[in-house]
Amino acid sequence: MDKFYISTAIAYTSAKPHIGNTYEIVLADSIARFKRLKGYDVYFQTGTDEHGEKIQIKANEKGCTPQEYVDDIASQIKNIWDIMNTSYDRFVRTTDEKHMEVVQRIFKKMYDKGDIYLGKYEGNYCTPCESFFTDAQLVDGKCPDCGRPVEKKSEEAYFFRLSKYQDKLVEFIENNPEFIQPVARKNEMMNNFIKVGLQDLCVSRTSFDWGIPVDFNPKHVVYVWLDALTNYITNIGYDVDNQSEEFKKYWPADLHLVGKDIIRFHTIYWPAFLMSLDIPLPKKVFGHPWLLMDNDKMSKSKGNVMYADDLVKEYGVDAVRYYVLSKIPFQNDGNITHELLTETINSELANVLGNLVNRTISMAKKYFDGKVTNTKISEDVDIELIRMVNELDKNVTEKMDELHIGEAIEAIFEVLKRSNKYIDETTPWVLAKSENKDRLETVLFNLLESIRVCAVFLQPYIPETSDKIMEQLNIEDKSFGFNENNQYNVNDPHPLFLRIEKK
RNA sequence: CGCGGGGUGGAGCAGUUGGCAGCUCGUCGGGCUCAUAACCCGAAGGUCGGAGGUUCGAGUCCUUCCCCCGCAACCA
Repeated sequence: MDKFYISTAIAYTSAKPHIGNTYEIVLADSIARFKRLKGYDVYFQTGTDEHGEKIQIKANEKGCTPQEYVDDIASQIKNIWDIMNTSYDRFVRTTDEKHMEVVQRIFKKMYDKGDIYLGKYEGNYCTPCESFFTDAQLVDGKCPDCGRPVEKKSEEAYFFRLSKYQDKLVEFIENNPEFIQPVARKNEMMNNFIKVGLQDLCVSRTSFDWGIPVDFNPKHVVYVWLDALTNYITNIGYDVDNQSEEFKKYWPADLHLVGKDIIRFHTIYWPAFLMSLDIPLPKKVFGHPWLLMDNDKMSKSKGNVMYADDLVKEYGVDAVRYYVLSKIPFQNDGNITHELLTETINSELANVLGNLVNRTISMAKKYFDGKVTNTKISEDVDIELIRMVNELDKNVTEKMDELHIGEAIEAIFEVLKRSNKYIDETTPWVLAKSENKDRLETVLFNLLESIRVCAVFLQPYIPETSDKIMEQLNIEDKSFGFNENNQYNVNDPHPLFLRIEKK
């Protein structure tokens, strides 16, 4: 059985995540569930990134310790992941004792190898803000945060020899054109960062202490990205001089799913760290787009933030999952509003899917008391429907392999729409009035079987609904193609999605 | 000239190597009655951001301009 290791980026515990942040775990979940459906041995990891100056500041503002602060946010994040019905195998935290110890040993190993060295960090320092800024960050030569003048200042810091890995990195990315997804992002990384020359990366901080201490020089804490990125290996049993069976089995990761804003960290720093540790690189990094609220970036200051748990309360978990998975494009930012959500739920989930299931099961009940077998009184009109059902596996798999989740869902809905059309073409209510009960039974069988296959393929995206459909169909068969030997004895119909009245 | 993405019927989006401009929603008209006022059929609606060029032929390739949005490495 092939293995498949998929991860999300670990969520930063500075604040409760909004629907845009939550999109990533749902996206990863749909891929993980699909791979499991196809028989892969899936390992799906997510979690939280809990160190850094920003968290220390937030905790101070709130008047609690950083640990108390991150415990609270991490539990909120986990709760939202659970509300979204996501099937992660492990929820990791960078404050886990074990992770912190391994990070210290990784840091030491890189240091001993000469890939990390002690140097001086020089930058523009704003004393009131206690922050360094690059020349490019300055606004009119002044602090971008408070507008006050900055001064050149230097402090002792450890640096990672990123420059040493530049050539190997260029070689790797050019030899693996699919490594960065969407491929268009590859040029962005190459032109903006790699080809202009990688500078060594400052990987320690002394200005705050909420982080993993450098054990051989404890006034330094490890740079959060070195800390955070290594979560992908520390939590499956990597250590500098021995590796667990789990690590040997699952690494390298097959897919790191990250926001487009952190592609750089995952396609430049992370590969360089792994090269330094002599570990194989992940196979693919997908920088997904963002969700915009009414075509505007979500932010608290704009007051246009939508939270996943609120949306689930209002619309239901599968409706929210369906929306983000089917409506957010592969490459460009997607848009979400209450109007768009309502429209999608009504026209696709209630009308196309829900009503199809409801009308079909109602007819099976009404005309055959729920018991429908394949009487094989076929007509030409059946051929196209059955062909589409049998092509679904190939079509959905193809789209999923390209990470085009929305198009995979669309392929399923093509079959559902074709099924609705099939009802009008075959007019079962006319057959019911005639003597042609055998033909009527074949028609209903074809519909039930089409719905069954669609329900099987909907499982990764709307798992609860998929289960409900299977329960109404009252059948166990989870096979991917039209099975002409199934026997149905359906349960009573219950609407899957109720239409939402427009306000 | 810092780098990249985008501009396609009222709304949201597709449009591989250039070959009749498509899909969903909405609107209008019709059909049907199994079903959740649902489902099915048909129609209207676009100078594909502007201008120029290559070509038998350009949404697609080239040049130039306008507008929107990200990123710009020690904040994650």
